Amino acid sequence: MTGTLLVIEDQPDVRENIAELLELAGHRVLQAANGIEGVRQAKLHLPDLVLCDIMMPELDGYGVAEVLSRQPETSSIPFLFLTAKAERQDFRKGLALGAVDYITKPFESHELIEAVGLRLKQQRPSTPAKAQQTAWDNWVLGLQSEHPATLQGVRLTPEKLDRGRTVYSEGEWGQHLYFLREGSVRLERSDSQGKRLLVQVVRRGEFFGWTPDLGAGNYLHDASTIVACEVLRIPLADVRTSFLEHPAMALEWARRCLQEFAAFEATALSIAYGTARENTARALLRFAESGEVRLSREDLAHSVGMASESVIRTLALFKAEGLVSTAGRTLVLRDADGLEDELS
Amino acid sequence: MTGTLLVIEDQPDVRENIAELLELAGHRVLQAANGIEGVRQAKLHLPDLVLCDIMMPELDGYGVAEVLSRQPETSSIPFLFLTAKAERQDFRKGLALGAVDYITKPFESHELIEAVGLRLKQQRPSTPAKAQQTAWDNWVLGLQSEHPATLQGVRLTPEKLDRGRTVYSEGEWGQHLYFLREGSVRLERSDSQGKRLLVQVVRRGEFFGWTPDLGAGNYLHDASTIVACEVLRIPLADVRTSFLEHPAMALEWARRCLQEFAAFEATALSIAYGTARENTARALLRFAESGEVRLSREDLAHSVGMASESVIRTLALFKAEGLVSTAGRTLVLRDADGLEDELS
DNA sequence: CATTAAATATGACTTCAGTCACCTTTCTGA
DNA sequence: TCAGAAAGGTGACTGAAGTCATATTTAATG
Repeated sequence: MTGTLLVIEDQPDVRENIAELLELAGHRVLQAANGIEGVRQAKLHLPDLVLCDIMMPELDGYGVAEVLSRQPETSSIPFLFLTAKAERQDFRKGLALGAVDYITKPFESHELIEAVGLRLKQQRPSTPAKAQQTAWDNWVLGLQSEHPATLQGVRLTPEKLDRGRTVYSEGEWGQHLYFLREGSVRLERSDSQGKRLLVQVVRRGEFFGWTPDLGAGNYLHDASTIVACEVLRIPLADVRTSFLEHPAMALEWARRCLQEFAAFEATALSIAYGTARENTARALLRFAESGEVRLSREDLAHSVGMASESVIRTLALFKAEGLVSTAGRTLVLRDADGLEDELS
Repeated sequence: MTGTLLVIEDQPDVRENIAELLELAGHRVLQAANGIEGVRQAKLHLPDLVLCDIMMPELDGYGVAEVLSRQPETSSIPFLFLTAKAERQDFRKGLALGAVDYITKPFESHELIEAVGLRLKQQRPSTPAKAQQTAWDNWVLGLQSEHPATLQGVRLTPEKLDRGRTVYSEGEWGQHLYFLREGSVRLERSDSQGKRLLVQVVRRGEFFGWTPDLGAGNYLHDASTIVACEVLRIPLADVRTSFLEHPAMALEWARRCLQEFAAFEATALSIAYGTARENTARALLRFAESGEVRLSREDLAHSVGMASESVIRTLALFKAEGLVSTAGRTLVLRDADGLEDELS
């Protein structure tokens, strides 16, 4: 399958090279030497696919994608970014812009041709498995509502828990899946010295207490309430039955767990190599809700594997620099962009 | 539902207390004051459930479980360990012994009664979803065999990759799921400074290249070959079709991903708080194959977030202490138990 | 509202592991 | 088989973050 392609790349030799390759593969190729020219050409010719370098003077690749995605006629054109490995760090920036893929330089010619062919042939699935999500959302809405729906004929009664209560402990045999109607819950792992790593903060409307076996199994974390909570305890047997009857729900569930974990890997990376400033900034951004962080310094420290004194010290610096301020024990983010910069 | 229970606990007052509670709940309760007495009683009366303290002089809880699990007539009796939070660190030791659960001291009386009732009523599912696993194993066997089966009518041809090749990069749009027929592949994340965290080493017979969406999505890792490899590139469209036709396979797949992640969380915990000795020992044990580790010092370092010099220094200590030795660049574990002790 | 416990904050000291520089061994492939 | 590259190894130095002690602030409780 062939189509019209637009190559935006500031280095003439690279651009020519790519264009030649793709013409050989039977595509019609337009060229642009910079971002602004690229936007103009894209609007004029409405190509089937845009190949675009990221690092360009004036308007960079992300800029081009942003401009084009804002205009209805060009917003559905898929993007393929050409990027060196070192620039890939902020690829999430690109993903947020929509129909965007990456190909990493240096690439083999056949890789490029394959990637382009594939992108032309297979329109990127807009939202994977929308039906799954809808069924899921309906379930959550039901559980969150004033009179929660029954599951498998069993009526679920909300349960109130004080602040600081242990809901379950690592290694216990899981008997329930929990749905958090109100409050927040920390999920932690602890090692033999009693050091703790806060893996996740569960918010209202989310589930916790899952195990790898999609239901039954030994809990992986210690779960304890951060504030007073209201939870539903859903017998795992019922959950399993429900998942077997509605496999799409099970898949959606798995998807959510995996996404949670993927985010955790990023945290682990920063724990491994990050400085106190970086880690503290990351923790603040991660747990901020409308500009405020209500976790204790200790919880913050546990989320990035630091000593609470070190977090407090770093917070003192941030305060002095005007990045955050305190209102009682609550932390208020004064300059979220400044904190983002700390992550560099 | 009531039954015959055996309570093994060395502290008389605690034991009496538990026994009284459970008798009130209608169970028949046997008591034993130590591990050896407990084993004797268990063999004699074949209780429906054993409640057992872990920390006991002479024969501890794990010892009791091990002894009983070795004898056919007692091997199917479920265990419920009574354990203080601090002792829970090595709960995996217990899980390996089979039908074992935990209840954490201090516990409320109703928790104990509930847990016992539940254990009696609901025999622990022996192996969850055996059918899933079988289907999965058959698939893997097919892919591993000399002439790999077709998937969705498409014939998959094995592909050879040199050592050190990048298979895909973080952020790229996933077009294939990979099956590793031969060799090993590292999955890494890297941050903006180029620091890398080795998340997983893929071995022969395993898949890599998955994304949270059970198929399509942007790759989460950099994948590169550690040695020369042979892989199958399976188009994701076909995988998705296959999973939709056989949901059990999809669930098994999710289960494996989640288990992988759960293990990674434990690593993250040690990265956060572990010393160089601990982390190095952990990396060695994690990547040993029949007593040998063939990863580069740099890969080892990246797996625990250390500088390679630090790993090398620690290895020098381990060598001096007779814990490991080198054969060329290969590390040989001389004293695996000694290394285990480092994790304490 | 007073009392007390818990959380937050700061100071002083210490240590472990990272960095950089340089050397040695092991592999690889011409 | 030998040269050169890549990986492994060691030394000296440094600094960031942990620990412990203690003071101060905040919030919970009767």
